[in-house]
Amino acid sequence: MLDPKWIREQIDEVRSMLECRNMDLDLSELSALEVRRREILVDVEARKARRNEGSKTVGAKRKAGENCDALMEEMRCLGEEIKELDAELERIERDFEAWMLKLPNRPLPSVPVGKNEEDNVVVRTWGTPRALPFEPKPHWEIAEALDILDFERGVKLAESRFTVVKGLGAKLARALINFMLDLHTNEHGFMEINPPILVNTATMRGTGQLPKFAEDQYRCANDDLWLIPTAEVPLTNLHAEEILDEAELPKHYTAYTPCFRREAGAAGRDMRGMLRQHQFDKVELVKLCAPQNGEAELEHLTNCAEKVLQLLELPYRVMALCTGDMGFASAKTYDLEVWLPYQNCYREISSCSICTDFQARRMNTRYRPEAGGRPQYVCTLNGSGIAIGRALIAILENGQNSDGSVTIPRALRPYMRELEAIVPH
RNA sequence: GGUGAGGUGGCCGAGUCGGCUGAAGGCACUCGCCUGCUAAGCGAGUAGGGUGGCUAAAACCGCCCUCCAGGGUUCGAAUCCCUGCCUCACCGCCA
Repeated sequence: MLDPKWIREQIDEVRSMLECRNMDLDLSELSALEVRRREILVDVEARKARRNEGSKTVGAKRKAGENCDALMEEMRCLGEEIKELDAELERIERDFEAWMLKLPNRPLPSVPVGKNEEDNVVVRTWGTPRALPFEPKPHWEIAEALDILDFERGVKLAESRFTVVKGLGAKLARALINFMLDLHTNEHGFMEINPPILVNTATMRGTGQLPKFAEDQYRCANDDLWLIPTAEVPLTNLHAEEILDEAELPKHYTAYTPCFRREAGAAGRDMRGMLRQHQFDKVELVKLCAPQNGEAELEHLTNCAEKVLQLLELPYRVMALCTGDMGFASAKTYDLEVWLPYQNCYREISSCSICTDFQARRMNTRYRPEAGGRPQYVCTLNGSGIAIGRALIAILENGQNSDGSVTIPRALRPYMRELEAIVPH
């Protein structure tokens, strides 16, 4: 959620912000609501003040044994007026709130301005793709030959975009999870969390999945619960409705969870293989910090995610997303893109974002500054650290050998009984 | 799922037949005093949000709202009524 004061005072800046995000919205209704809201508020509060005063007088007069029927009647009428105005105010505030929840976050000045992914900027590249002396195979062919992914049975059990992972594939996925969690908790100072993966509507609203992106979510209609699309949702919301001490910040959380996405807008995209699934595993990184440290924390968070790819010896590059390509809640995003030999290009494997106070406003997560003064909204950050399924794909494709085997990255071998490669039967 | 009890400030806890209780008392914390140091003692202070005035902005002053949430009764509700949520206990079921 944006600062209502900013909307009130700098509506033109809001307009140009929306424009750089490719959003065309008429904000005149929003401005009108804000003006009307304050008119009614001032009016109704004045009436309430009079009623409070009058009621006090009634109490005093009664105690003194005086008659006060007239005053009571007057207060009763006043009460009815207040009731009507309150109802009007509630309608306006509901509309205003609905508007506010639909507006995206404001990009930081350092974000490149652009229309779509073509305007994203390469920040740095790490590693060199292996020169394969043979035609690289896609991960689905490698995996089926090794009997570690079963696409048909995934569809049988659920529907398309579900996959069964088995044997050494499942063990490799589990190794990836443990390797990443160990790295982030032992080396990067994150606290491991095992959160609910069904959350309520308020929690989904807190991080920005609702109300605008309901179509992308799985929900349990009977229970007002939603399957999380990312552990960002429960982790970031851990401190919803709380006021933290500045000394407690920054908070670093990591979690492994399954994630669920309906992929509503992705019909036909990446249908082969395991790149885009309705259910996938991910290790997530989340930070809450004071706003002045936000951008530095984003660099650190991104580095933590990069470290995973470096230790897995997977070539990647870091992209700064442009204004037109960023997510709804983000003020600045770095995508990590891993090299995929068969596709002969880099594909997204992690997305690291700073959400400034956008989510904190929705969640009402604040901190008490050490210097004193009023509580301030925290700054929230999140990043994949990293997606398990896509890491598995990257390992299969980058580690493939001419004999059909796949070399296991050294960092994972302690988690695989020192197995060096998965070989076909 | 059933029955019973309960949800008050950072924590504990009081709130009488509805009004002077945004909330007694205690603890904790902050500042000051006192003390050779510590402890004790003394004094003062310590919720959040909204909005109006003043202001460059604050500070400051006023008003409104908040005693789990939402509704109701009333001139007036922490206090009465209804609904929901949550917590605890027992029963049922269960990985």
